[in-house]
Amino acid sequence: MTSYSDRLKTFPIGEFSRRILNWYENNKRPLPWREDKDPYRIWVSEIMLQQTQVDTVKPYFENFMNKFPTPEALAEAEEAQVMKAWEGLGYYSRARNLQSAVKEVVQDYGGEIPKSPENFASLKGVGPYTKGAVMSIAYDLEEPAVDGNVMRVLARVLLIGDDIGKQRTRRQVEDDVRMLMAGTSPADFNQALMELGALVCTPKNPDCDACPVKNTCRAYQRSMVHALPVKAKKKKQQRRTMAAVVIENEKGEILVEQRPDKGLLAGMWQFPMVEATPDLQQVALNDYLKEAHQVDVELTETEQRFDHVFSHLIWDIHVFRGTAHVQAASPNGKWLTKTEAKQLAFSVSHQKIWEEQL
DNA sequence: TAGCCGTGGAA
DNA sequence: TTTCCAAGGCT
Repeated sequence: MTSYSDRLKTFPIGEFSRRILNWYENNKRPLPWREDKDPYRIWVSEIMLQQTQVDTVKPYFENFMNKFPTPEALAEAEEAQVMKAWEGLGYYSRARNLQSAVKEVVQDYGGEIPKSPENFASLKGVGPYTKGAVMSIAYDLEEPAVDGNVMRVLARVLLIGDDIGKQRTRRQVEDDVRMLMAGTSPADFNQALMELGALVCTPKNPDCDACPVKNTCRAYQRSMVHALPVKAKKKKQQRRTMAAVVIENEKGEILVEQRPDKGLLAGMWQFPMVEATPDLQQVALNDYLKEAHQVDVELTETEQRFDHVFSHLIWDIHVFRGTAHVQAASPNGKWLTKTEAKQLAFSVSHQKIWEEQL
């Protein structure tokens, strides 16, 4: 097997760098976070772009930067407002970690994003990729930024057959990138690799005819592009049946509850919900409402039913309705007017319930 | 290490 | 419909 240190021995590094940089200069997309080199804007964009497509991020980024234009503004904001701005983007710990990290930057670094990769990487939510991306793009430091695009591009160009899901493979590719980027602009080189992966060297049906580095691509030379990168299959998601309920009291208020501050959809608001086998949903829901919210309601099942798909499990959510005749105290939840409830951050599945039932 | 952590787009 | 996976990080 070819080791990472051997891969580059006979590789035309200069030609590769020259070609991909030239291509990037002529083909890069105009993106909101490319308008300047503000380290804060680039940082926010990189967090949003984690496992999230560019087109999805754009409107969130614009809105987020309008509301929290500086590190100080984000540091001082209410967490609930930050979560509301993140509503629908997913991976909500990103938002909490980002605000926590920005607070640290304001307190310990005077609001200046650290120019030291080690210091920046110590912040919450900043891993190997984000460290390299922000340090190289904002400060032009010679740091690799290896994401899924870069793994795929280099797996093909350098004919790497290792599982790209393994951490060891990513570290080896980082070493490769350090060699390849030497003497170039790290900001442009990293973005060029990612842009090529996003626009040309795509997972399916890559456009090799249009590729600026096909001459140097070992997979292309061997007609192996379709077989790379190698990635272990992930196991199927587990299905769970959930019962959610919209309860309204005589004042027109509705009952909402906040999820625990750790785990799935941490801290997000939802209509009261429990896991229950399909034939025991009403029983489970009644028990739960009595115990958690001290409410005793007559339940009606609605027609609404849908899947909420996560990366590792699927909720099959059945929606019920109920009317509360007595307004009981609810330690784990809140009775809110519809206007008040709209200020809270809900997950996408509960936004669907909201739209359908209210 | 591998499982947990959201959502949507594309084929 | 199903599957993959997207500018990943945490534990």
